[in-house]
Amino acid sequence: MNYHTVEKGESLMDNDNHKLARSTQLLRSFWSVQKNIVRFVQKIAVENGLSVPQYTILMTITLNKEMKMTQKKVGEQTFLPKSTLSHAVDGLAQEGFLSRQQVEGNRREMELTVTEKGKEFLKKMHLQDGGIHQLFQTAIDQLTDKQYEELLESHLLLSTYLESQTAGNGVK
Amino acid sequence: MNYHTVEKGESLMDNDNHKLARSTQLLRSFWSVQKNIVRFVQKIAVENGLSVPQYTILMTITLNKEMKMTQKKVGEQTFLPKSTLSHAVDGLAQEGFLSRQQVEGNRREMELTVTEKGKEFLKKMHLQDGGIHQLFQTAIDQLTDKQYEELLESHLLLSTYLESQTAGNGVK
DNA sequence: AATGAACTGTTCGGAAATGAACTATCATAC
DNA sequence: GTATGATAGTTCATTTCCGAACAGTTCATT
Repeated sequence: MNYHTVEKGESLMDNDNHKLARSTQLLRSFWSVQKNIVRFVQKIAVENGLSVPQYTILMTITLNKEMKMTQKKVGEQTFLPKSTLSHAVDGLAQEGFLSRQQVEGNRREMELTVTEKGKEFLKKMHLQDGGIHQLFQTAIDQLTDKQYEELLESHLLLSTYLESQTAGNGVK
Repeated sequence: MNYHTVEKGESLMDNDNHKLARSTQLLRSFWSVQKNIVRFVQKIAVENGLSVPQYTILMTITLNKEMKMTQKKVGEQTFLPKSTLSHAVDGLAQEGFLSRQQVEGNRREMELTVTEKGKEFLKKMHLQDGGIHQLFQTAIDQLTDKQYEELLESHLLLSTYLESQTAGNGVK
């Protein structure tokens, strides 16, 4: 991994330290928000009798407009290990929140669809008092519209980059 | 939880939907970055023979300038369950990365200090090729300085708010 | 100073998550 | 066609994590 051009009057060491400081700062910044989100998701999940992977899976499929997605795709998007995915999906299917059926034309893949019961459940969960959306809706009020837009924009830039990096290189 | 004033000409339903959409959008936005970070942290941790909680603990203490912190404080900042914390700290102490000693004047609390060996280890880990800092340093280049500053600012606003909310209300 | 309540951290049993081996299906080459 | 390798998902053994009960310490009240 090679370093970028160093500006005049700035030693390589200083530049490195500066970059290290910034990367630490950014990580810390994400972490301070993230720990709160994760904690909340965990709370919401267990309150509704789901494991965190299960909640993640439901959310992931739901985001996909169609409310259906192959198990493979869910794995790619969530990075959950195959075995975890399999168990979690199994539980969701038993609860009747998901239906599983083999993909037309490729019997290896499983098509996962959110059932009516699953949609009901999600709706109820999200509207519940103290739910994550209630929290986030008021959290957003902390930001101006402009700040909000720019936050999304920056996140997009970062996630696109991170995705491109980790896809290619060896993070199995 | 009560709703805010609805603007003229906008029905309550529309306003709710709009807010719900935004909260979903924001969650999704964070999630797209987070999943990459988490995945990386996990990789770095296991490559260096640490569990994720252990890595989290080391990072947390390190951020505290002094390189020392009570176990209680670490728990408050990381939200790790007490038992997990206890085990993880135990492992770190056995590795010789942390030293444990009772706090002067309150023998209930444990003061955790990063040892020289621990500092060495952290330094080596962070400079390693493909490490999280290398990744993040280049990720930052995706943003302009202004975008970077505003990202931090927005995160601070959000985390401060989330922290204040979850401290008071009943997320044990 | 004695009692009880609140707190910090540890221990332990059970639950959740994971890696590795496995089964079934599909794709390619011969 | 069938042999080989790749892919998607499941199963199982192991590890990791966490809630609850616990032990020791401190604080407040009497």
